[in-house]
Amino acid sequence: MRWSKFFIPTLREDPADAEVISHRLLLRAGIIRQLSAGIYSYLPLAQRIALKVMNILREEMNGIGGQEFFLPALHPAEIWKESGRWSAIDDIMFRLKDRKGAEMCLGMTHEEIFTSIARNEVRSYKQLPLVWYQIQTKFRDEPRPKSGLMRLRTFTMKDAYSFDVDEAGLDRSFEDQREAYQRIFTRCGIEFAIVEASSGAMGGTASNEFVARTPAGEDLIATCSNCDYAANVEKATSRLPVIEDEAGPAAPEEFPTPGVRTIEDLTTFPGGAEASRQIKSLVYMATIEDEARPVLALLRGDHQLHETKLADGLGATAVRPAQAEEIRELLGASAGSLGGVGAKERATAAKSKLFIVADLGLKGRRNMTTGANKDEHHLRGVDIERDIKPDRWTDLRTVSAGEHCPRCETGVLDVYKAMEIGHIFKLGTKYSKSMGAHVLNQDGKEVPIVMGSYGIGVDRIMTAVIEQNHDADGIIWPKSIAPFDCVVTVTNIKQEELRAAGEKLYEDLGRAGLEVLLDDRDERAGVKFKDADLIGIPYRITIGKKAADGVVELFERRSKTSEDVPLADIVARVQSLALSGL
RNA sequence: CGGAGCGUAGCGCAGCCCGGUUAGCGCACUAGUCUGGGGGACUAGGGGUCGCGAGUUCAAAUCUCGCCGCUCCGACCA
Repeated sequence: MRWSKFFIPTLREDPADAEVISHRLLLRAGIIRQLSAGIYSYLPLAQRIALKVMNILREEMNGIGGQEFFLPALHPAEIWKESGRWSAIDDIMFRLKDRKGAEMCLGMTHEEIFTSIARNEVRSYKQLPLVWYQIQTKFRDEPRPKSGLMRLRTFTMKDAYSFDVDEAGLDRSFEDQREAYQRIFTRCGIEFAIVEASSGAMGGTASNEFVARTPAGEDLIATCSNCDYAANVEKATSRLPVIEDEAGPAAPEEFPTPGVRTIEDLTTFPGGAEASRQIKSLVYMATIEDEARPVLALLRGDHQLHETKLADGLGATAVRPAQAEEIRELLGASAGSLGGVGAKERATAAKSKLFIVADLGLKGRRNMTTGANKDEHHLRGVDIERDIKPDRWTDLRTVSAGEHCPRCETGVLDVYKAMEIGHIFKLGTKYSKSMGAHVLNQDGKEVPIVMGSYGIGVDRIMTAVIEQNHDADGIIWPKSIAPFDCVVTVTNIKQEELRAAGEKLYEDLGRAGLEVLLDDRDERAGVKFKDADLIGIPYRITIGKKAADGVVELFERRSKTSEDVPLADIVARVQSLALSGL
């Protein structure tokens, strides 16, 4: 490819709207352009990179027996109603109507479509296991698209689905995918971690999230300094020092606390209690099976609730903090004076049914202080199991850096930012049951197909690679997904002998099977060097002053080192380099 | 959805408060001359519905109202 004819609109200055590094470099290097919030056009460089990524995805999916499909992006509502997700998913789905008024949507994922194919065509366990996948555009009406290709409204995803006759089969399929994912991210030059994560509204029994560490990431990951424990904070736990409370009174004692609104207030109030001896009481409205239910969540005073944990712990599709009026109606007090003692009875009196869920960190605690459900009054001497009797104990707390690892003896947790690049789920029979996808097993019995679902964002791979592979001068593409293997830079295109040498080398490299960009623009050498660094081609071969002596310069983008190489050797040299390492 | 900011040439910005010639600067672009190894110099040019719509005014990029779009923080994020 000749640079003079290839569309690479590089930018000298940083675009004002781009904050994160990958976004800035994608724009400056002429790789993408924005069409609308969360919607980007792929320019020729982007397309070359994306195709390389997709090739790796295909090789690894095919390598574990995957078969590539291409499914519609436009779906009828019916199929989403069958799985129950038409109503379970809210505004994030793009919905539309056709000319007849029939409801449709743009696919945000394809469980339903693949399941319906399996349901119609697969009859016997003998046809299983199956691994079906596709690389497709997905649509999600994100409430807040951001950071270039990191959070998009239309994006490209490789989504794979496994179909097995039983759980053991699913375990094998899941492990195959897990290993394939590790190979994929390694080949793409991404430093990643596999973490435990919430399955969210996806449903299912287990999931692993693949994340790439970057300050621009939106997820928080907790890892152990000692063992291999790693989890998204929406799932992470830690080991707390055991607290032995001294015995309290036989029953809670109410006391007035004028002016006390917060946990903090009560720590300094005379007769109050330190935060770790208080019970934090939060009222939430949870959507459980399409029904809004009030929930009282209890945590230790110095602990932070994690809303995803609350939703997961309740089996809710959504949770939101209750509003002040809702709280008063339910418990007869304002948020600063709430507590679990007698809360259910009060709610019942208000013709409502309150569910109480308590964080495991409160288990066995007694002689605690909490609100009295009476403005500016609190209770001391509360024994949680005796006086509150929560409906459920579960993990609700957000872990913090420095806490002890839940898995090993000596480890301490570190918390860092990362972006999600892939997610694999054991779906089980959620979709096969709701949509009636069954096979006959070996005993001639009809059983629901056991499914898994496995996604990788192509755009996010590009983003993560740039986040992790760049310097002050631009992108440093790993060889595996670089848009070109090398660039031949002719320092002065007006010097006929240099131009001729460049043309010849360009052809020789191409014949050797390399993807070459020939910088034949009538620009000064400095401009060409800056552009080559910016777009991040792994190798640059400069044809300049020494060409008359049969010598060219070989520059490696990643190390920024260069060496003189005889023109006669350069093709073989670049060929061997391009095939080795990252 | 809550909060903040921005919208003037392809990109980055000034002008707006305090309304008043022909709306300016840098980069990029076109032509020419010189130059030619880390974003070169000079000369001459082209390019603008000042986001859109109403209003106030003799007069609006500038003031007022409404709308739209984009960015950031938070909520949210199959």
